Amino acid sequence: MRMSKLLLPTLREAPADAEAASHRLLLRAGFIRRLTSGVYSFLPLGLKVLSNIENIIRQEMDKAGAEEILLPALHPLEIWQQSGRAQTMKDVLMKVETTSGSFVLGPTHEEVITAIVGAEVNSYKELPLNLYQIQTKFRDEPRARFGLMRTKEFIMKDAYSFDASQEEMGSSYQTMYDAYCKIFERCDLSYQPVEADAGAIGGKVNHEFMVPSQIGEDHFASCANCRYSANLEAATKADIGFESKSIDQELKEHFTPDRPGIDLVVEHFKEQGLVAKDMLKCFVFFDSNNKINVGLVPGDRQVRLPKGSRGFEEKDFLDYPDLVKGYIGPKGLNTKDIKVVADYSVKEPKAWVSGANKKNYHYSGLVLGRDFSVENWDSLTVVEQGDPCPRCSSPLVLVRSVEAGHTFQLGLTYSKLIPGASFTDAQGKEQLYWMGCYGIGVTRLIAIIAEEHHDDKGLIWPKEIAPYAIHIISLNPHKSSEVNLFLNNFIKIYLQLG
RNA sequence: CGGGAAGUAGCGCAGCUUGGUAGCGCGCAGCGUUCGGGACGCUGAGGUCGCGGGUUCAAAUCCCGCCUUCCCGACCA
Repeated sequence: MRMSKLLLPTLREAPADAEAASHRLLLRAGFIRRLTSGVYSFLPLGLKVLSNIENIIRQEMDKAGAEEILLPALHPLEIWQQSGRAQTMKDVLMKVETTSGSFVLGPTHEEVITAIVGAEVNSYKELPLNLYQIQTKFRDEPRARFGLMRTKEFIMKDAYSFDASQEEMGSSYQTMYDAYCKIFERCDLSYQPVEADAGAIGGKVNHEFMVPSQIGEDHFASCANCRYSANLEAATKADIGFESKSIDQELKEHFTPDRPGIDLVVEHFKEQGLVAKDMLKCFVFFDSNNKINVGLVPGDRQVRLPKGSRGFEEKDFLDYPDLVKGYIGPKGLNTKDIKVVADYSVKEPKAWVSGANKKNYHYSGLVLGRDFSVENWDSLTVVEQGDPCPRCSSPLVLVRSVEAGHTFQLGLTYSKLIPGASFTDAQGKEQLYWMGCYGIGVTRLIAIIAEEHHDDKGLIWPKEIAPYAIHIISLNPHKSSEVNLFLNNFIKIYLQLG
């Protein structure tokens, strides 16, 4: 390609509203242009980079035994209602109403793929099956940002695996996991697979492939000692012992009118020097057996509900008159068929302040063992920098990062929801598919790579990603017919070699 | 959706406080010079001053409403 023929509109100065390095550089170097917020065009160089990344992904997917397909972007609303995600994902769904019906611009394709495979694959002999697609997906992001990092329309690779058993699903998952590592290695990214929470997609085992970055929107917790790493929704911390110490502070009840919540109580007792970490934050949830629990964490920590539990809602207070909103405390709850669980840090021997389970009253001087007891201990807070690693108790570090890919073991979640997502096993019995799904944000990867591979002068693409491998500069071809001839031959040969 | 900032030429900005018919740099076009390491000179094109309304003899400038974009937060398979 001759540069004189190339559409390469560079900018000396970056548009003022481009903040992230990748965004500025991709604009300035003429790779992309914005159409509207969160929607970008790819110019020739941008498209080259995009194709190069897609090809790496294709090669690794194919090697891993997956087959490429292309699915519709336009989905009938009904399949989203069937799976229930018309509701759970309604904030990001882009709907299209036409005279012929209601549609959704696909934000992801679990529903569609399950419908196809459900209809066309009916025997265990056809499993395992792994299909992938690389195509445009749509999400009505409330806040598109950082150029290609978070957009409303983006290209994504999604693979879906179908297996006959949980074990086989696990092995399909491992194959994909390994393929992901290869892909990110070829993109020359310092990625880190982390244990993650499944979020709206459901399922149990899953990993996020994170790339540390200044403009990351997530943090993951990482242990330098044992390589434990997990995102903040999933990360837990270890139980570290406290030295026992007797607390002789007296239990006192205080009249605290209109002081629901940690902040207001701290305000109330600020002259006595009360701080949030001396309070017990009490929260109610239903555990995975749907049994009611009251959880305790120090007042300065954010709560992280255990996996599989459901938070208490406003309306639930009607069913449990013993729980007084804003004044819940651990004292006396065990007698009321409510399980009290606490974060490990509540073992610290001290006198706590918490609600008195009656409106407008709080206790001070609550001592574990004397005034309240705890049935179960767990890690119930969002981890913070320095918390002990759950595996080796070394201090955890929080790393700011971007999610480049996400792999899930979905299990039976979608097979249960989509009619016909089943096959006949060797015994002639009908069974549900064990599914997995595996996403990579392809357009986002461009931004992630650009973030990691640039300097103050500009972009420095990894070899496999770069739009062109070589750039020939001829010195004054107009002056010398010999130079011109050589140049033309060189271009011809190079093009023939591909 | 909450908080903050900004919309003036393709890009970066000034002008607004104190109303008087819009300017700078880069880029772009023409001509000339220069040219084996990101050239220079002259000339020129290009603007509904985000949109709508109001005040005024007169609005980029003052007032009201709206829209858009960006940043922080909420949200995020």
